[in-house]
Amino acid sequence: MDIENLVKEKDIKLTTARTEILEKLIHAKKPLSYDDIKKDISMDKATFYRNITKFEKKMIVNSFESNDKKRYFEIFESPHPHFVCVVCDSVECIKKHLEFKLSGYTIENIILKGKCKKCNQI
Amino acid sequence: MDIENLVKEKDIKLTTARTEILEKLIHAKKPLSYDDIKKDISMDKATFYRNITKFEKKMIVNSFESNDKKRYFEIFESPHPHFVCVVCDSVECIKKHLEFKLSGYTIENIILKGKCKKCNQI
DNA sequence: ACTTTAATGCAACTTAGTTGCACATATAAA
DNA sequence: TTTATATGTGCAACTAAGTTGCATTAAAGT
Ligand SMILES: [Mn+2]
Ligand SMILES: [Mn+2]
Ligand SMILES: [Zn+2]
Ligand SMILES: [Zn+2]
Repeated sequence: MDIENLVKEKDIKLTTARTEILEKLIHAKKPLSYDDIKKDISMDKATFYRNITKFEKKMIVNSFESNDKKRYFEIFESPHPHFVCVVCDSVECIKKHLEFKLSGYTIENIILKGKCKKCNQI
Repeated sequence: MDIENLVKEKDIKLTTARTEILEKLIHAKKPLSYDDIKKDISMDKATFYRNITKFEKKMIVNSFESNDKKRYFEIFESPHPHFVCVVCDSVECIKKHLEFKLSGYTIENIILKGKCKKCNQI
């Protein structure tokens, strides 16, 4: 997965700031918050948030709200659930498919909260 | 369900402020945020949050973070999922049981985000 | 080069929730 | 009934994630 491909046909200018954000997210193993990312990028936080908002509109990035009042971002892939640990606040993608139906509702996002593997062993 | 019963054996003093909060939550049909509740209670918000934190520790109340950066509170019952509408920001309890297993993880809370029945009809 | 449009940095702002502190209330001991 | 100790409350100041207004800069299109 490369950046050129991500923004192709999305009608978006590839500035230095945007490249920095996408570069970081592409290589991340987990969804990241602005706080996780800020040390590695050079732009102002206003620029970060304005760009990430644009990425979300263009379906390049998606995000969800965690337990710790922070928003977590990842490169948009096929929708999958996320796990948030209430002990250590870590966030993980759950690749296992979870089937879920609720008639009348459209489910776009599933967030599971609880204790992660690591915190369960303690 | 009455308040006496809720706080029984929980080692908690039943002050006016606390009664007001529990009274409101007991009669609510959905989880409520501080914002939802504040017009009906007379205490300062510091008191509200300090008490609700105590209720959570004593397992009288539980809460979850919604989409709109607000925390939603309800009287603690047997754990069940919640649905948050990304369009109208409404919050609902899902009484239907959803079976879910992830080995190694303890799932304490499930939050589904998407479009509610009402917003799907529009 | 000139015009138009979008992107950026900075500072000020917003808002849910938290904290320090003085005062009030309750319970327990003397 | 007084005194001590602990707990609860209101108020104001604070925190922290995210947003917004505005002046400046960098792109693109002509
Ligand atoms: Mn993910
Ligand atoms: Mn519920
Ligand atoms: Zn954990
Ligand atoms: Zn809705």
